[in-house]
Amino acid sequence: MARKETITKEVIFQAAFTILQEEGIDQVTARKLAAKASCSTQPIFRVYKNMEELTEELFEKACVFFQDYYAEFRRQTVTPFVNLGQAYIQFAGEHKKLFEFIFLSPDRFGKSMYDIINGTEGYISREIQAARSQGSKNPSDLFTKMWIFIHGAACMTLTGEYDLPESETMQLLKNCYHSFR
Amino acid sequence: MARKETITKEVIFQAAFTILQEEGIDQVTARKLAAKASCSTQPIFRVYKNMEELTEELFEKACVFFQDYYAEFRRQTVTPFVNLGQAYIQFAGEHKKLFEFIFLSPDRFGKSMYDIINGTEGYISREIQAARSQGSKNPSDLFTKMWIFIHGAACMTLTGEYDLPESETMQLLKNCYHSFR
DNA sequence: GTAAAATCATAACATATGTTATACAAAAGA
DNA sequence: TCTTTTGTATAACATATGTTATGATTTTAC
Repeated sequence: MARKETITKEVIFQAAFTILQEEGIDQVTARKLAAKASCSTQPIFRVYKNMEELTEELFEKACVFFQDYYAEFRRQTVTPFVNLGQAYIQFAGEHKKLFEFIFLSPDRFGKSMYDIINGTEGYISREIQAARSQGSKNPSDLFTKMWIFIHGAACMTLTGEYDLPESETMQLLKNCYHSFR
Repeated sequence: MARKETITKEVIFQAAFTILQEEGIDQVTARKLAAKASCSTQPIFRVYKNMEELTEELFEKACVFFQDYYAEFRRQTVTPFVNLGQAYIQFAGEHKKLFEFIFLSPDRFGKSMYDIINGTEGYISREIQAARSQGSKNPSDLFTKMWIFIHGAACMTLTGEYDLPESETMQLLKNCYHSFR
């Protein structure tokens, strides 16, 4: 009864996500996306109401992408916040455009930074719990301080002002933790 | 022999700087600038070769603007880095678009963050010297740590994730300093 | 095989932007 | 006053972008 769809939503979305990763959200334009997906601009607007809707889906995906990144990230350390911090900093370095999009946009589609990092798995809550079980009196406050530091390192990574090997970052964060507790 | 100039470079530049402050560098466009300066786009290109040249001058001015901001910023504290950090964080909150332009752009026209903050007055060097005279063994390292923290707070200020009154920021930075030393 | 319906490409419309061509306006020397 | 020179406005050109109108293509029910 009708023509078969050849350019699926998945194809379009994947192309968009690739552009997002490589060039940033500003470069996810209808025509560039069409070129990446080897089609015209029409299929985009069949699948998405407008570019804004696509942007929102990209944001959701980027958040999950970060959470998956962290889930895969395992280093040998028992100090709370250190793993999470390392992942965050390394993510900023390896996925600059995603980091910018997720963590430096003024508008995060209503989600706070903490919501994003915490995710469905409660990654932050777990770390705070770990700090508590290690005898921290005020683990939330400790997290706040640690996170300001971690976010600072990540943002400096973006602009190339922070660039240390994993082992040194780990040591730095450990020191930081012990300084703050 | 020739018509008198009515739209001076100063008028154009000032209009551009106002747009930069209020809406960010992306919104400093030829037409918007012309409207702000109440003229056509022609005088802009008489005075500036192109928009890129204007952007570069805006950047230079923004750096000086920050340095002047810090020069004016005096709070009662003897702990090194605390005044500078407070100024930096408060600047991020009060001049978001300038902060973004200066400290979060990937391209800073060749200037490093440290160059900008240090300025002609050596603001960073002074603080490091102060830390040294207060008995710090490794004041450079101390500065690095403090600055990562300060930059983190400033970047979180941008997105509204950090928002403390001056007195609390001061206390936080003091604590931070004593934790790190 | 034809008609209906959905998919897609082409091309257009509308707006935004950097930049430039043209012509008008004004100042000053002749 | 006229001419020259320079500043300015108008309007254009070129490109980029979101979005939509049009029509061609393809699939499937009949």
